[in-house]
Amino acid sequence: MSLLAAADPRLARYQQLRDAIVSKVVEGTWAAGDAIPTEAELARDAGVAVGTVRKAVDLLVAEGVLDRVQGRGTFVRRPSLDRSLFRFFRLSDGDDVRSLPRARILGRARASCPPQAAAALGLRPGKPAIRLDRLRLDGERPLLVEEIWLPSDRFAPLEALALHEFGDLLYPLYERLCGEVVAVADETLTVDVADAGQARTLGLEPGAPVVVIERVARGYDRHPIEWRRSRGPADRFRYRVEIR
Amino acid sequence: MSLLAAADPRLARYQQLRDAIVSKVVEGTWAAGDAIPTEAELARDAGVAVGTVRKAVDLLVAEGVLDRVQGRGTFVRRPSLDRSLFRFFRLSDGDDVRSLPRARILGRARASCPPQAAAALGLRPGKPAIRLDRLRLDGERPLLVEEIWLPSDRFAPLEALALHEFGDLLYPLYERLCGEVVAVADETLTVDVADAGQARTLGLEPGAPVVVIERVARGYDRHPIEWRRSRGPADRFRYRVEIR
DNA sequence: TAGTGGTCTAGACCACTCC
DNA sequence: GAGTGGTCTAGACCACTAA
Repeated sequence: MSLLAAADPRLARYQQLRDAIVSKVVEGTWAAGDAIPTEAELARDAGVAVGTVRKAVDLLVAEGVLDRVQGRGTFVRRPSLDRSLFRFFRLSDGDDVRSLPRARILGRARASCPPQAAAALGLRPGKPAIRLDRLRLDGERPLLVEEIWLPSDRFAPLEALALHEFGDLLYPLYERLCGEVVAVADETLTVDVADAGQARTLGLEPGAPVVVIERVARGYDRHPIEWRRSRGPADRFRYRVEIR
Repeated sequence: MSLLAAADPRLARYQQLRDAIVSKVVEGTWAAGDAIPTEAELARDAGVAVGTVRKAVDLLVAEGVLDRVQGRGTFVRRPSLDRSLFRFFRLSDGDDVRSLPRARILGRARASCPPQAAAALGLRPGKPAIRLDRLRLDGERPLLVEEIWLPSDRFAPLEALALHEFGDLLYPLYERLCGEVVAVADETLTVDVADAGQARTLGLEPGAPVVVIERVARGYDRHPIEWRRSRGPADRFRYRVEIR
């Protein structure tokens, strides 16, 4: 019953329930990887029929927030966006090696946030923020050079961490050290040419085409967490879509 | 009742009904833009409950085959893939002009089908097929140069058509003259550099980066209809996705 | 064997569109 | 007012998982 206490009563019940479940996930009551209560329990707690619970859960499965497993239960999906960037790039030149690329932090600084990142993060332009420069490697070959901006108030723990302790994945670090969980991301792809510095880092000729991916990473409640711009060699880029 | 006569009885009923509705759309009994029977009628004809009909229709709405309109009915969605290519490209340099690009057919020939197109179309490589060369223009500026391959048996009517009669959109032509309805398409995006001929057609320097879009267009039942490869200036390319 | 989600039913009432 | 899809209920039985 109390499950829907804070929900907007003008919405359909299944929508109210959807929002209530998202809240539980956002506040961490139900954490990534955990099973949520059974459909019968949710129905009792929310004071609705099981069919209505099913519709709310259907929505969240479609949104990628929950996973259902027949006979076992319904689980909060563990997001793995760090991997998914690489659906844009051929790794190891067509090998089916699905190994995770390595990452190296090239630099960390507190600097004045550029306008585009500030707008995406909801900061005032020029306000200080944390900047990370990062290189991602496929074996020995440079694959992506990344410029990452984070709001300094919520990511202070990262400033105390030694660069070699960052590891290959950032989002698990955000979650463990700063309590920020990345659930979705908006990306914009464009094509540019490499400047001298980027060319050197990526092992390309200056002026070689590069694919640019600008990403705003967001939490379950869609608040912006991180802005980044990644560049990689255009000749290794490949992206598949189905359109309707 | 007869609605599910040809369906696979091992599937769940809502899946059988989904397939049956797709069949009606494929065979043209229910054409694009038409309303399909009401949920109550479908339930009666299929011998299932209305809730089961709703689930089947939910699926097809999610797949983009049907549109529901509250109070009016459920309609076969009119696909407009010809437009959707342009979500990849900025038109008129950031203007919000949503005008449809013009198209000009540069050439038509019956030629031996290249391996990649043949594989996509399910033809034997080297078998004769129809090739169209086409230029798409944003106002006066060349936007895309396209190489299009069609199976000659099903597209014979296009060989009799004067080039200036093709108009700006091909898919309505396929439907009207050849009875082929394009419902979905698989696309692969890569980046290449323009060769001399492409550069001339697009008004670029040879060696300038271009975005390459390879598309297999398919019918409601997923059978391949057309293969095409489009190239456009990389500096006008922009693509947005949300990932999870 | 007990508990989970997956499928299905047969109703009910509501909100919207069109005549 | 008649007909449409939208929401919701309260059950039923099945398929799968784990102990």
